[in-house]
Amino acid sequence: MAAKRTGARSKRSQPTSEWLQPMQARGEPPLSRERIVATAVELLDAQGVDGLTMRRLADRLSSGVMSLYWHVDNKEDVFDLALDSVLEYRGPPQMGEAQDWRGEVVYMLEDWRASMLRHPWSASLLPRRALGPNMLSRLELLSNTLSGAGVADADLNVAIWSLWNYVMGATITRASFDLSDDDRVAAQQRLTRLSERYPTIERSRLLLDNDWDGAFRKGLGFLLDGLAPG
Amino acid sequence: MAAKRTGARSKRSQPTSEWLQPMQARGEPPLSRERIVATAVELLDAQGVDGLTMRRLADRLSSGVMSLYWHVDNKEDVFDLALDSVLEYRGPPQMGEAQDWRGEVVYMLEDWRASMLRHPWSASLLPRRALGPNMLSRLELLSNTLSGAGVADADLNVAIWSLWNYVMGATITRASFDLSDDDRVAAQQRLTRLSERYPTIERSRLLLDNDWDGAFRKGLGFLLDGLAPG
DNA sequence: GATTGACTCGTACGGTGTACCATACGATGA
DNA sequence: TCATCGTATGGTACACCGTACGAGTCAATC
Repeated sequence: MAAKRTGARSKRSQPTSEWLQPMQARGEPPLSRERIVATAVELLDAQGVDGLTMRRLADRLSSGVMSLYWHVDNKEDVFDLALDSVLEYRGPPQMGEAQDWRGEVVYMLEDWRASMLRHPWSASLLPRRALGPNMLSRLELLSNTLSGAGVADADLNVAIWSLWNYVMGATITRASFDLSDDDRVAAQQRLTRLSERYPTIERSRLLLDNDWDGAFRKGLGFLLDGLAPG
Repeated sequence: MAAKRTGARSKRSQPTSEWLQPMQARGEPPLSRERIVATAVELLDAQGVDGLTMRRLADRLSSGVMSLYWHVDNKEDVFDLALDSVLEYRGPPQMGEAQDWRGEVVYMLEDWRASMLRHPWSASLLPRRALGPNMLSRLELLSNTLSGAGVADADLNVAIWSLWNYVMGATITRASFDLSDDDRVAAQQRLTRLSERYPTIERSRLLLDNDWDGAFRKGLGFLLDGLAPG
C-alpha cells in the first residue's frame, strides 16, 4: 500500500483491443499488459530484483522501451503487477471433500508462502508494494473462513493481522536466508569466529540446521490455537 | 544476510585514527564512518529509502562524494550500517528488579518493533540486509532468555524463528500500512467500491480501525503460550 | 628533505527511469 | 475517397545514479 496510486493508470483505456497491431510483422505477438507482466516475472526469476530494468524488459519483448509505458504506468507499476500475479490462489485440491476450516486456513497460508518462495524476489518486494486483487482475495478468503469458524467480529482483525504478519515474516525471513550452501557455511563460520559474543546462537546452529518448513508449521499451529480456539 | 560480504571492507584499516584530519579547516568535524552512518539515518528519516543517494549524503556532510568511499565500501554498506545502527538495544529499565523471563522477552520484542517503527524505512530495508552486530545481539539475548526459561535445545530454533518471523512481519506490515489519514481513507474508499468482491474485509474495516499495538501484543502472547509453556 | 600512508575529491563512464515528440496505421465519418 | 481520430510504437534526450580512476594534500616518519 504505497502512497498514491489513486487512479491514473496507464494511457491505454480499453482492455487491450483485439485487432492485430501494426508494425509487428515479426512472429512476436503484440505487446500487452499481460505479456509485459509475464516477462517481468521471468526476468525477476532469472536476475532478481536489481536485474529488472525497463530496457532489459523491452529487449526480451523485442520492443522499444517507451512502448512499455503505453501499457504500464511506471516501473513501480510493473513491480506491483508482477508481485500480485504471483499470488494467484487456486484453492485447495479435491473441492468435493469437506475440509475443516483449520485445514483450509493452513492450506491457504502454506500455499501463500510456497508461492512466494517459488519467486524469492517477491518476498523482498512485499514491504513497499500496494495490495493487488490477488492479495486482497486471499485476505478476504482468510477473513471469511475465520469468521465462519466462529471467530467473533471483535477478534477478527487481531486474528487476521497476526496470521498475515506471521506468514509474511516467515516468508521474507526464509527467502532472505536462502543462501547457497557455501554462503551458509561462510556465514556460520563468521559467526563461529565471534562465538564468545554469541554463544547461544552458535550452540543452536541457528543458521545451519533449521527445518524451516517444520518451524513454520509449528508456529502457525500455536498461533491458531490461541486465535481461534475450538 | 545478502550474498557475499566475506571480508574486504573499506580501504581504511585503522579504527578511525585520532589525529586531526587535513582539509577540514571549516567547523565541520572530520569524516568518519560514524558520522556518515548518522547522517545517512537522518537522510533516510527525512526522505525515505529512495531519498538516500551518495551525492546527497556527501552534500549533507559537506564533503566530496568519493570521500565517502574511503570509509565505506558501498551504498549497500551504508544501508547495512544504517539499519543496524537503529537496532541498538539498551535493555529494560530498572535493572535492579527481577523480571520474569516472559516480561523480558516481551519487552525486548516490543522495543525491537518500536525502534524500527521510529524509522519506517528500516522495516522495508530488512529483507535483503545482512545481520549486523546489534541484530545478532538481540537474537543472542532472545535465545539466551528462552533457553534460561527452560525451552529445550531441540525446540529453541523453532521458538526463535517463530518469534523473529512474527515480529518482523508485524513491523513490516505496520510500517507499510502507516499511511497518512488521507491515504488510509482513500484506500478504504477504493475498497468500498469493490465491496461486493471483498465483503468481509470491508465489514471488518480491516484497514481503518485496527489497534496495531494491541493486536501485536495479543498475537505475541498466543505465540509465547505455545512456544514456551510454563 | 624525501618518503610514506591517511584521507579528500574532480572527472568521467556506463547505466537508469521516463518526458517529449514523431511516427504508423486501422477505424470512422464525410 | 479522403481527412481525422484513437491506438500503439519507439527514437532521442535529459537528469540523475553508483563508483573506478587517479591526482592532490598534509602529518608523521625516517
